Amino acid sequence: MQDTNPLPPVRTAVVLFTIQQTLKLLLVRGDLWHLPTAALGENEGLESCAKRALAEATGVEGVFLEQLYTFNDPDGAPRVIVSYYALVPYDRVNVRPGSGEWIDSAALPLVAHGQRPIVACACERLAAKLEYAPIAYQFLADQFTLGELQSVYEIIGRQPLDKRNFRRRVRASQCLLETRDTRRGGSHRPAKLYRLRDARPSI
Amino acid sequence: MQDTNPLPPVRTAVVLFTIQQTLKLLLVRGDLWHLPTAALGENEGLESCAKRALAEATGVEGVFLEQLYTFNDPDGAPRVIVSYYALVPYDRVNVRPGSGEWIDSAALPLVAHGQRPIVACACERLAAKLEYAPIAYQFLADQFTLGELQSVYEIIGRQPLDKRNFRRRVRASQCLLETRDTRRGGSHRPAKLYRLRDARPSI
DNA sequence: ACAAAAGTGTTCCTGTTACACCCATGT
DNA sequence: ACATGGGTGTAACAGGAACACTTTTGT
Repeated sequence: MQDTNPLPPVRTAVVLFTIQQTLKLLLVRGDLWHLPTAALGENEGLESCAKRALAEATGVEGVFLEQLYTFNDPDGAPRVIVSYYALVPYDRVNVRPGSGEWIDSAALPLVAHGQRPIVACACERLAAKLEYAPIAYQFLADQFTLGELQSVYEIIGRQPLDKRNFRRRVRASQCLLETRDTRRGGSHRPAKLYRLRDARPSI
Repeated sequence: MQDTNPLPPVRTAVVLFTIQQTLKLLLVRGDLWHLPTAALGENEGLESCAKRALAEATGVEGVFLEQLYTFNDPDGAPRVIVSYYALVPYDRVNVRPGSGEWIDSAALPLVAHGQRPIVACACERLAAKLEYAPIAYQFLADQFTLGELQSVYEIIGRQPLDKRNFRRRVRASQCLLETRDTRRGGSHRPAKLYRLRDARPSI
């Protein structure tokens, strides 16, 4: 019975970003590639719905989601897609091979009808927000080096940054706590590890 | 027949701002005060729906709307309210006495269930966006004086600004064209009138 | 010894702030 | 004549950009 179970009028879609050499986002393979989505259920808020979409597609939980924009569903029906985006460290997600894959944001495949603008909107917002909000940390593990942090900015901003100016700026922001630990990662001096001062916005 | 016409799952709400001594927004008197809303119809985009909400409540047309945020409907049902905001010059709107009224944003009455956060969100966004986007002009007529423009900033930012610095900043932004006209408005020197360089974003 | 990333200060320049007086008009 | 808002420049300051070398490790 199509009539009693029509396409649901409100769905959420999630653009999940990570950084692994480059900025990547998670797409699910179907007829075409598409974003994880879910239909808004009874007694469910939009944000939980988006979290569910993400969990069902990837198993990722405890991520900080931010609402992006609400789009018309591409056909004329009175339906909408409420989009969210989220940032995760690469190694925090176990992508189940059948379900989702990390795709380089600079080389996107053909994506389901109407979802291209969602992805574009998410990329723009991410780059814009990085400039004024401390969100880069969400790409990193609990402890991280300043070099790692700097590459996040360089990858998303698509330009190299001056190391000394970058470090000064970060120090001035007072977001970071220096830990006692260091990380040795190759044939060079070990790097101090830092963590975010106030508990991370994730979870 | 309630069942064939249940509460629609997607509605839009519009927060219409103006400036008249203070920052005001348009509310409609019902059981409680509420924002203009409309249900998303067949073959109708979200933005047209919001424009319709506004037109039905106030007769205002040709306004530039920007999407704000999408809220859960306050009961548990899978419905959402997609909110928009817009800015208009005070004298451009003829509020029909029965339908809507301009309410000082600093002294809001009790507002319909679930709409308080929408209004709060709109006020925040307006103040934030004023800092980095040329939207103050939307409160003003086609031609305006620098004094008028400055009061818009002062009213929304809630602090007085230095006249010379303000004018320098505006000049540097190159958004304005000086006209030949002046406006004489009281017992003082007449003010030069300016207009926005590129056609205003409204309409 | 060498390669590779970590770490560290100073100078210059640009943009922002603070500030006081004359001008044109209406009453 | 006086009250009112319109109009103008300069000096101090702060924040951002450019820039090179030493340190510690692995091989």
